[in-house]
Amino acid sequence: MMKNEDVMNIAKKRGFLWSSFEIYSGVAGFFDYGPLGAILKNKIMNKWRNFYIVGEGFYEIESPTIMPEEALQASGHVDHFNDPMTECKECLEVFRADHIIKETTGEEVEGLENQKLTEIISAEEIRCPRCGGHLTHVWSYNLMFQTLIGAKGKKTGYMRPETAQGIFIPFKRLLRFYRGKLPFGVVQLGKAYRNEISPRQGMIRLREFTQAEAEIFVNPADKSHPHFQDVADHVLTLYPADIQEEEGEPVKITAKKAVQQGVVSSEMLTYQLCLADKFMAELGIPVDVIRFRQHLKTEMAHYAIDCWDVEVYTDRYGWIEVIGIADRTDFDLKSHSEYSSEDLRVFIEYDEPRNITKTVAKPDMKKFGPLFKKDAPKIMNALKETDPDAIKLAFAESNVYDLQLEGETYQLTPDLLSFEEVEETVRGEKIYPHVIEPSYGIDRITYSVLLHCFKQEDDRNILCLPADLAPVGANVFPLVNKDDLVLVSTHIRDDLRIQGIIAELDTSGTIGRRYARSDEIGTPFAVTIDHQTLEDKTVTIRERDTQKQVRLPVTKIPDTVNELLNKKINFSDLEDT
RNA sequence: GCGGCUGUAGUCUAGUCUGGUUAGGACUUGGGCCUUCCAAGCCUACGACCCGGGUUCAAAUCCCGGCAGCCGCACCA
Repeated sequence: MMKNEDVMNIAKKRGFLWSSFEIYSGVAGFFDYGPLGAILKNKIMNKWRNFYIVGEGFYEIESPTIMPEEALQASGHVDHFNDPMTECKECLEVFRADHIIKETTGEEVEGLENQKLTEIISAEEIRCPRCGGHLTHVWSYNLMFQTLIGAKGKKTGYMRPETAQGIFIPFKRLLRFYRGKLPFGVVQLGKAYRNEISPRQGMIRLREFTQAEAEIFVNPADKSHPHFQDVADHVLTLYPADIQEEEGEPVKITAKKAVQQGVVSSEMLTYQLCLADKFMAELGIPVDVIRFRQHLKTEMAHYAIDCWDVEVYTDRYGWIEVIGIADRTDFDLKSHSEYSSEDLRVFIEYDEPRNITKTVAKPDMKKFGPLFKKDAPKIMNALKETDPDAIKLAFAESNVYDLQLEGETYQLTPDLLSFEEVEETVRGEKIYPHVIEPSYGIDRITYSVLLHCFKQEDDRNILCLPADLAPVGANVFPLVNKDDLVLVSTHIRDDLRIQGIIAELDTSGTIGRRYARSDEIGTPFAVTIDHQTLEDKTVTIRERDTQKQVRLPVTKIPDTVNELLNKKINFSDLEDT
């Protein structure tokens, strides 16, 4: 029995996860988080916020999940987030049209239009590779869910395929919020949608999933990190592209060396790898099932210059990507800039202003004005944009420079212009920031946490969740179901809730059964009320992982449990006192 | 999207081939008894034939279609 099966069975049984729309047979690629699953997922997301918003000083925004077509045209998703498909009329097999052409003709046809691909298929008489049947015309299978915006349904919209775009689009506002200075980071947590053809990998390939993404905008000339020293000695398990090609093993290396040896392309990117590593560790996922795999050149998206996937090992699916950390360069901002005609650049001030001397062509207005009359102002404007050296060169060759402007040609002659050397002070320049993007798949991470926190000892199922992630903080049990013990238990349960702890009372079955249920949902602590409680007002508190028990006064229970859950104290500290 | 296999309570399963009593059992769960620390025992209750059509006097059972799951193929910016 695979661990995957045990975990998924328990997740279903105990209300963590189940497939959606079950009473209508379900739909592949959709999952519900049940009562405990929803808390777990939220706790993971809040820990993530704690890392990136509190720890790194990034702020969170929330943008719509439905996006207009233009925005996704700019991002490249309308044109490139789809696959050209063709179907065999005989055996009904479906193929990637570009792949099938490449196989038979050897020609690279990626990016060609469907019409063109259809023509190639008929011109080259390409047939179904399986049965030799005729192929249909090529259509695009776009992985985005399409919808219509508004009652008249004139405007095409799509469910967003990633949360990142929602950060790039209001970039000007965000830059203003951060008062114009790089670097800064913005995060977004939310749903994203991809209409996968045939998802069959449970929680691993979902059609609707939750991302937590940070977009960190940096000066391309400075990809250092101010706190890199804090992570310099952090050891990462890296699996660089060249070692993958040689079919070698991942290497353990400090962050500092990874940067020095150029294994990872920048300090900023390396810092992000370390941050992700620390995050995964706090989720209770052991180091030996985590590795950082660099994208091969062939699999890297066209806009990225370096990309590392954080992978977690699973018995069912092998190594799965749970986080992608990429240097997206200036691709997105540049593209949105072009499509929207908004200037999405950032002004970078030089350390010291630079004095530049340059030649300018200065018109002699006494002759210039009368000659060109009302056209004179716009010609002067055009002159400022023209390279003076080009004019000089034209004068040297033919004594005339033809200035093309709005379809007209204006002849400039040497007597109209004089050339002057001008000193100018330049204080900085406008650049497109580069984007470093850690992108977390929260559902896959939640799955990984359940998978790797699950343990079986003898006949015990234990979900060894870190105390601060456990959905239920503490369970309260009367040792036996006597009215007076149950009454005290109820009060203790209520006192825990007043402390803000999710606490449950369980009076069903025997004490052993209650502990077993408690362990299976990962509740870290259980408080048991027995006969001695009635005599001296003490109760026992039991730790899930060790099954050890310590006796404490009832009055200390809420504070103690709180400190245990927040990891301010360890259970062993209680044993010593 | 294609092919093969599969679909009975929350879970595991008997029954399906060969149509015919009230669809049987175990575990789980709820209630009760008992019980003073890790799924004990006893009593009791709840709970299922994936959906739709067809054949038939009669369908969990046979036939067709759909949906879902598993395996293989394909797909995965």
